Amino acid sequence: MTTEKMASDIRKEQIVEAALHILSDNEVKKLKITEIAGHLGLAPSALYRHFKNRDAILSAILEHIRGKLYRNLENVRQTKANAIDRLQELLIRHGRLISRNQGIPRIVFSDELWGQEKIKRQRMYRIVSGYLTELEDIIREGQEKGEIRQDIDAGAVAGMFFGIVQPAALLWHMSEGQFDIEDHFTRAWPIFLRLLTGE
Amino acid sequence: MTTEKMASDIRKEQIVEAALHILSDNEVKKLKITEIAGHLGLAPSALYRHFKNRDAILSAILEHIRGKLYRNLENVRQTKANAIDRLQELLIRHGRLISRNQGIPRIVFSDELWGQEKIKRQRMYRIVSGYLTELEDIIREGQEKGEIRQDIDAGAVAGMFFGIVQPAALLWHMSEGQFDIEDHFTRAWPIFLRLLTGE
DNA sequence: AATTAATGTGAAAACATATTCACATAAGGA
DNA sequence: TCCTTATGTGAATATGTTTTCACATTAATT
Repeated sequence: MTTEKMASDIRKEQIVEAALHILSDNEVKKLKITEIAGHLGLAPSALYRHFKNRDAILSAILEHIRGKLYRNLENVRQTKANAIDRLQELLIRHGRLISRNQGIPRIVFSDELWGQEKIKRQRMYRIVSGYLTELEDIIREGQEKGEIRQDIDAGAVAGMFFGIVQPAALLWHMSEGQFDIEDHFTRAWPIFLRLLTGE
Repeated sequence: MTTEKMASDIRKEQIVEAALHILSDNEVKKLKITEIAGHLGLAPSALYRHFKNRDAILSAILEHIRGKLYRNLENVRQTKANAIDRLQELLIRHGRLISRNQGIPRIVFSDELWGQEKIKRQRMYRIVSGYLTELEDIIREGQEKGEIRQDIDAGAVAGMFFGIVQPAALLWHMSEGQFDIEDHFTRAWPIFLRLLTGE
């Protein structure tokens, strides 16, 4: 009983991972049931044993990504003590996450996900704005401890941090890896740092 | 002879504008020939008198947007003398442009455009990176004149400027206008300014 | 070993959209 | 006015993808 449910969950996970893998090289529009099934050596119809429809698969992918992002955040909170280190570590991890898995920015910023239905768009918005709030908390905490200058708007700073990551992800995609994301982060970090500490 | 060609150009323009209008409320995937034609009171097949296919329409939209962006840049160069004012004005104009026309960020950041064919993606990348280069020039010019501190990387700063605009556009979309883009810019600007001048 | 539930299959149906084509009409130039 | 060309139409046609369904197989449970 538990085993079956487990097995089914594994299949679900496999489907999500196959989909994410396909998204590394293809746009969301090209994420076809047939292709996902093909990757797993299944017939297209088999996927309908695990998901109601294509949409449900997209939702599951979203959930999968949300998990990764938040786990990252949690890890950083635990391994690094002060705000500056946390932010830097987060930037590094983001760089890695995106480099390793192009599908993530592709789906997070895809208008197919946040463009269509209100429900999905709202969920998407909640994930992103929730993430921003977490960043804001880290920054505010740092301000309280005196690690970060107090005369700047924590929300705006969180936005700017996000602004280092997102355009980089986009340019990296567009340029097909030509744009050096790690280098961009390396150059952007000292500037951002100066902003945080005020020299 | 000239008149006919003119008339045809007007139709083309109308088609592009109708498409852009549809994109204000819909994702790129939903930009259907039938809908565009409907907006103009035409039969779908009529569009094929003006464009080879759907792709050609998307390309024309891209060109249209590129024109707007660069005209903006040109205007700012002419109306404002120093780098700081130019950047601030650019930010304001961006806010307006995006607020007025949701279709623009939607298409610029759509993976249907930069995800599919190499040619289109490359064109897209050239537009964006060309724009970044222009920003960089403005910044470098300001550095030479001593308006902007010289110990920061102009490219990275241009990236950060872009990073104020892009995520804001995204969040604004996702939140369906709930996210206050003008306010975001207002709060982000002083921080960015401090970065440029070093207090 | 028999039963049941889960999982998978192939073919067909449903759906959605782009595109073509033969024909119609209108407008401008000779 | 006649001729030519641009523009538009409606009805196919082409294309591509999701989803359903009756039936098969496998694995777990009794």
